Formats: sequence, structure tokens, C-alpha cells
Amino acid sequence: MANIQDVAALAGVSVATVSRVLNNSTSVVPGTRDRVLSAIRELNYNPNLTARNLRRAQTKMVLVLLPTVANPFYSRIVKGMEDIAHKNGYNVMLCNTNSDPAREKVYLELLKNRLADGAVLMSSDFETEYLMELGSIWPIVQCCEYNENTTLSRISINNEQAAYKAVEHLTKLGHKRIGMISAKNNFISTALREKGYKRALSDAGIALDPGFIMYGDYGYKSGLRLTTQLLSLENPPSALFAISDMMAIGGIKAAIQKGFSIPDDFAAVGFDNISFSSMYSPALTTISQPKYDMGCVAMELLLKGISGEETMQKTIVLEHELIIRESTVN
Amino acid sequence: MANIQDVAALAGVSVATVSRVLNNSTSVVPGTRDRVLSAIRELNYNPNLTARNLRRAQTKMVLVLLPTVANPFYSRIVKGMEDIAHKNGYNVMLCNTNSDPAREKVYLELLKNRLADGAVLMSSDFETEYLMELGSIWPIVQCCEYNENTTLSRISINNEQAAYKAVEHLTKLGHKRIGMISAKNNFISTALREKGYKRALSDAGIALDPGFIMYGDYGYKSGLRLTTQLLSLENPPSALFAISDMMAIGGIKAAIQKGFSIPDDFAAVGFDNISFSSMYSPALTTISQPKYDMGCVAMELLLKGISGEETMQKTIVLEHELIIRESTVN
DNA sequence: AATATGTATGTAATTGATTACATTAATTAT
DNA sequence: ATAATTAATGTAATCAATTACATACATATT
Repeated sequence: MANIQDVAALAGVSVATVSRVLNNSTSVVPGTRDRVLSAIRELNYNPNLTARNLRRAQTKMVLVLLPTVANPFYSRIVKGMEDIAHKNGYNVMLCNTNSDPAREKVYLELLKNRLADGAVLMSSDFETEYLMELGSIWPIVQCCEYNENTTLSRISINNEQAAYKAVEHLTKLGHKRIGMISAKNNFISTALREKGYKRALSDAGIALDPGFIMYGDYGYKSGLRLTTQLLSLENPPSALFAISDMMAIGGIKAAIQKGFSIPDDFAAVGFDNISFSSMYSPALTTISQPKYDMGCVAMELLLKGISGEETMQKTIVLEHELIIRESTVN
Repeated sequence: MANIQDVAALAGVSVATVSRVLNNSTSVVPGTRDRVLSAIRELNYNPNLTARNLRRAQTKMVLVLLPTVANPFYSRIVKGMEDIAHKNGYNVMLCNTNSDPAREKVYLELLKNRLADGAVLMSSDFETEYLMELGSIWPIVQCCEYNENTTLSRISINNEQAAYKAVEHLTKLGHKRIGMISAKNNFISTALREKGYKRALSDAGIALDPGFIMYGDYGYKSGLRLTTQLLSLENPPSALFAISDMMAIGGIKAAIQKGFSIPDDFAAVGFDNISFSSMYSPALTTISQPKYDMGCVAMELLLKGISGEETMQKTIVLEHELIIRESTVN
């Protein structure tokens, strides 16, 4: 493994000149430049980025913390983030936290160890104080989920309004008995979606039945279980609003297993528009978040923070969309 | 940001002693040790891993190259890899290559830049020579897919046998007209699965109809399109073997759209047993690969390679399993 | 008491780059 | 022809750690 000294020796120049050619920082006469370049080629030299990073006090690496890449919701977002990062010479380190606070912390502390220049949080259980402290030293942006007590930049959709629109779609179809399956977590989106659900019911003149709201986690199994329970009620709901597509799909599967026909006997709306939703039979009505764009914007914001271009807190809200498919209308 | 010098100064010792406490390499008397420890706490000191890595000539980082995390097939594998890596103090850098040779190369060359200690390849278009050259310097293991001309370690299932079993399942159910949807790529698994398909037909005394094998990519849309074509044949197949679950699901959707009833009019077998397969309606019959274990074993092999414990080429074949669900039998 | 051994700690080299500052050579101005 | 300016390149400090080697002191051995 050749280093910059070897290249300098072979080219008959100093390491400074090699470095200049490497970074074309100052002008080097074509002759020397060529000699350096061919020495590089001959020795198959690649700069040691660890050394460069140490000297430059930067890593060109950013962290992206998310619960799990297994949830397809994240993959488009991540793609957006990666595209922007790569375009700017940054690499992305995807961190699966499994929503485990200990793991979250381990990853985020890589900032302290100077292994990354900044981080995007896609969901986290960090305390406000801790986040603010780290955020005062390193750029951190929150994407989709956020702790509203921090002054960190964030990017999301209007979850309350989106949920309202989803439930309104059901009430307009004539549904009066609408269940909701939600999650027991302290995500801001969860609370807001529940709020939107309630407002939509209220605006449609439907009394809220607390027994119609069930709690699990974000997953398919949870949706299957909770919906099975809802459908076992004496007077079960005719429609369902789920806070994730995975849960909605679980709900539909439960209804199918009970012999319901969809959407005639039972309608369902999900949230996220993961790729799977359109593949499912019946295809799922859902709220689409501009996932790719969210990823792009979040990363752009982060990189601006890193370069010092943008230091003010920004709160960006992107547009969502109701996508109507077979799970609510024929 | 305090550095080791600051800690040494505050504790009234030399940097060497601080380093000793940090790595508890040599014994330090409890008194000094405590002074160092409290200086570290007081200054909120965190070692700069870039400097450490430069000095130690290691990064405690490994690359995992895969086409895309959007394919849920990879998520369990990645989980296994991460678990093993973390247990050994390594971090994983997930690299979405989108099967783009240029991106693949960019990522793998991070090895040359000393930003990672080794790599797992989950699919790649690298030339044998290039791979061998890099592999002679850095530990590289191949997982699931592999270039059989290299002497790199690899871990996979027996794809030929697995495909055989899948198709045999269909012939045993009485199917005589079995289509296959495959992909145009040069993955070894693709070739082997096709081989298994052909052998199973042959063993069942069924003549191969070349028009029954269609090629697309690994995805859902491809499966939908190709199966629509197959079902439009004058004498369409009554069953389908797809080289991925995503394709199989596309195939089922196509059949449903054509009004077929599954599995009575049309049966389908997939490959991979992604989480989605059991959620789908109908649930998908498929070949299950021990994804988590494959990830674990691949990472263990890689880490052994990095530590120099294991330098011989290893070829590990793990067991697969046919999982029978609603898409082939009621 | 003199010597040998061992333990705790310090000094300074090292890792591989970047870069401030110094030097040299070439060009331009007078 | 000489001084001033500019351009190209070199020297050595720097980043923040680890670690080989040196040193000082305490304890053990004879």
C-alpha cells in the first residue's frame, strides 16, 4: 500500500506537491503534474481517507438513524437521502436502531467520536435536553418524526390533516362505524393522526367510540390481531383507518379471513403508500407521503448545516396525497 | 472538544497514561486511573476515532454491498450481519448499489481508501480479476450470489436443488404446464434456479416448452407483466415458478386480474420467503432461505478474515426449505 | 549493601495526509 | 542591470491518537 511519500519519491517531488495535485488546490506546472499522476498510477496509489479526515476534521459521512430498513416506508426516503449525499461527496451510514434507545445512542454518539459529520433522525427516543446538547455541536435534522421541543430543523407532512383526509374519505363513502388501529409509542405522527381521525369523525357528526381505537405496534401482525378483535365486537366497524400500510394490510387479511368481502363489507385505509400497497389484493387506499423528496430535502438541510450555510431552525412541511384504490372503492 | 492532551493536562499525567486507561492495555495504579477517569468525565472527552483508526490502521467498519434495501429479502440478512458485527465492535456501512457497476465500484474502493476493513458482497458485476486483486489485499466474502471463478469465501443455499423442490411440488400437485419467470442477469442463482426447474420437469416426464420461460427483472411489475403474457398464450400454464417472491406476487396479481381463482385455476411458487409472502392474499408458497443465519455466517467469516484467523477459502451451503401456503394448495 | 527485577509512568516517534510558511526560480518593472 | 513581483515547489508543523523505548522508583535477591 503506497502512501503519499512513496508517490512523492517516485515522482521526484515533495509530498506537498503530490497533495496539490491530489486536491488541485494550487497550480502545479503540467510537467510535474504529469509525473505525479503517473507515479500515482504506477504505484496504484489511493489516498488514505482516514489521514485526510483527521487532518481536515471532517469525515464526509453522515448518519441516518431509522428503526429498521425492513419497513419499506423508509427505503424511498433513504434513496432520496443517498442521492443527495452522494451528489455532494458524502457517504451515508444507515443505522438500524430497532427503536432501541441504547442502540440509538450508540449510533448517535459516533458524532462525538468524530466518525460522522452530522445525522438525520427518522425516529428516536432521545430526551430533548440530550438532543439539544448534541444539536448545538453537530448538525442534526429530524425527518418524518420529531421532538417538537427541540430547535432542530425538521421535515414532515401535516399528519393531522392527512389523517383527517383519510377518514373523511371513509365518511363520504357513507361509513358511520370507523375503527382506528394505532400504535403505542410517543411518535408525534401517531398522536397527530389520532387527532385527525377524531376531528374527521366529529366534523361528520359521528360520535367517537373509544372501543374503536386499538393500539399495537406498526407491524402487520399487530394489524391482523387488532382488526380481528375489532371485527369480533358485537357491532363491528365497517371501515378501518390504520396508521401504517403494514397494519392496514394486516387488517385486510383479518377481514378476508373472517369472510368479509372488500370493500363492500369492510373498507380500509392505510398510511405511507409503501410499494406493497399497490401490489396487494385488494390494492390499498392510503396516504402517500412524498418519501423521496422528504429524503432529499432532509439531506439537503443537513448538508447545509454541515457546511455552515444554514444554521437557523427550519420547519418544512411537504404535501401529502390521498390515493384511492380497491380497499375502499370498487 | 477536548482531546487526549487536555485530559492528560487536567489529570496531571502524560498522554500515554491516558491512552493506557482508555485501552486498559498496561496496568495503571488505581489512583492515577481515577484521576484520568474523572478528567475524562469533567471534560466530556471522547476519543477521536479517526486518529485512533489512522494509528491502528483499521476502521472497525465493514461494507455490505447490496442492490437495494427496498427488497425485503435483504433486511433479515442485514440484521444477521449487523448483530454479529456489533457483537464484535464493528459497524456496518450498508451500500445500496442499485446494481449499478459504477456505484458498486465506488463503494468497494472505499477499501482502498482505508475507510473499511472488509466487505460482504450480496451481488455484484465485478470482473473476476478485479475481485481477486482486491480480495488478495482485503477480506471479502460473497453472500447469496457469487462469482464462482474467484477464490473468495462464499455462503449460499443450493439454488438448483431448491428450485427443483419448488417445481417438484407443482408437478406432484398434478401440474403439467408450468411456466417460469426469471430475470435477465448474470447471477449464479438465476442460472441455477433455471437448471433446477428444467431438471424437475424432466424428472416428471414433462417436455420443456421454451415459450414458458420468460425474462424480466426481479421486481413485482416484471412479474405482473410476464405472467399477463404467459396467461395470454393460447394454451397458458396452470402453474408458475418465479425466481423471487416479488415476481410471484406480481404473477398472482396478474392471474387475479384475469379472473383466475388461486390456487385452483392457477398456482404459484415464489422464492425467498420475504415477510410479505405470508401477508399476501393468497399467502405465497415459496422457498425459504435461512436469511438471518446467512447474514450471521457471512459476517463471522468476514470478521475472521479481518482478524487473520481464517484465510482459507470457504464455501458454505446452508439449508433451504419449501414453505407451502395458499398459492398452491387450499 | 549492592545488584537484579519489576512496575508505573513519561518522552518522543509514528500513522498519512494537509497546509502555513519558507525558499527558489522565473518574469516583469524600473 | 537590478530590484520587485509572481509562480512553483519544498520544509516542517499539525491533526489526535497509539506505542516503542527510556527512565525512575520500589521491591526482591544475594
